[in-house]
Amino acid sequence: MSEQVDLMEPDCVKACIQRAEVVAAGYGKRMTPVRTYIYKRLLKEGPLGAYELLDGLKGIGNSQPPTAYRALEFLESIGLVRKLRGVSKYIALSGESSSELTSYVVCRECGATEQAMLDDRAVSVFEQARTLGFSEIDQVIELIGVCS
Amino acid sequence: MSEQVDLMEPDCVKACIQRAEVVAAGYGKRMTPVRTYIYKRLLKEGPLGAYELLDGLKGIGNSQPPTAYRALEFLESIGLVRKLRGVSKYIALSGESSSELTSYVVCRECGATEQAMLDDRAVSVFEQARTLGFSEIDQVIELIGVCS
DNA sequence: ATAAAATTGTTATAATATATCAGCAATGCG
DNA sequence: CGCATTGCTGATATATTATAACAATTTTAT
Repeated sequence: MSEQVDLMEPDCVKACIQRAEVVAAGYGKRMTPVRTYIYKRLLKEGPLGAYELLDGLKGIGNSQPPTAYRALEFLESIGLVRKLRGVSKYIALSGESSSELTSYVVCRECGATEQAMLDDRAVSVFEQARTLGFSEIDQVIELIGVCS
Repeated sequence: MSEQVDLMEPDCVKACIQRAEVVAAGYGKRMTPVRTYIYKRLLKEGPLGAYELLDGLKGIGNSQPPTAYRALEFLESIGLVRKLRGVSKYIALSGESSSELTSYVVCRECGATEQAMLDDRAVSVFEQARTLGFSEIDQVIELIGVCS
C-alpha cells in the first residue's frame, strides 16, 4: 500500500547509475560527472533542493545554479528524477518502475517523504483531466501534511 | 464531473465578500480593505500570483510583498483561498462548498485552471496518507498539463 | 481610559529559478 | 584525418517567489 522513499545502499546505487547510463544512451545523451553526482546524491539522500545539491558540487567543478538546474532538468527529461513541486525538492527514481502514476506524501515539518500507491480507482482524476483536453499531464499527486 | 474555475460576476462577488466577512468574524478576525481587495481580484480574475496582486495594491496603500503575502496567508487560513503550489498562484474559493477534497488541473502553458471532482473512489490516497500517520493534510491534488 | 490583540508599514534579505552568451568536448562523416 | 555539428559546461547577471524582523497604528474588550 505504501513504502518509505528508499535511500539506497551503495550496491543498489551502482546498479542505478548503470541503468541511468543505458537510459541516457537511449536518448542519445550521456551521464556526465555532474549528472551522475546529482543523481547519486538524490538516490542516497533523497528529497533534496537544488541549492543543497549545489553545495556539494563545489568539489566537482562549477557550482553555479545553472549547473544543478541543468542536470536536474536533464534527469527529469529522461524520467530519472521528479520534482516535488509542493516543497521544491527533487527525488530520484530508480529507472526500473515505469508506472505513470505516482503519489507522494510529504511532511511539511521535517520533509519526510513516503510514496503512496495509486490504485486504479484513484486514476479517475487523470481520466477527468484527459477528458478536459489536457495532455502531457504531470503524473505526480502530492499531499502535504505533518508526519507522526 | 468538472467545471471551469469560475470568474465571478459583480453580484456574485458581492455575495462572496459578505460571506467572507461572516467567515472572518467567525475566527474573531476582520475583512480589511487589503484583504477584501485581494479576495475580490482572485474571485474576478483567478489564479494570480502574489506579485500580480501587489501591482494592483499600489492604489490602495502599501504594496510591499508582505502586504500581499499576509493577506493571502490570512485568507488561506480561513479557507477562502488556496495556493496552487505547482504554479505558485492563488485562487479564491467561494466559501460555500466545504468539501475537503478538491483537485485542480492546470495548464502549464497558459495557466488555464479547471476543477476536477474527487469522487469517493479517489479518496484512497488521502486514506493512505492518514494510515501512514500524516495529519493536517493539504487537500489539494494538482495535475499539471497542457490544455487543448 | 487603557491594556491587549490585531493589523499594517517598512526595510532588508532569503530561497528558488532562468536568461544569455561564450567556450570546450564528443561524435559523426566526408 | 579534419572539421562541422551537437552536446555539455562555465560564467555572469538577473528574475521570481517568499520570509524575517521590528516599529507603528488601529481595533476591541474591559
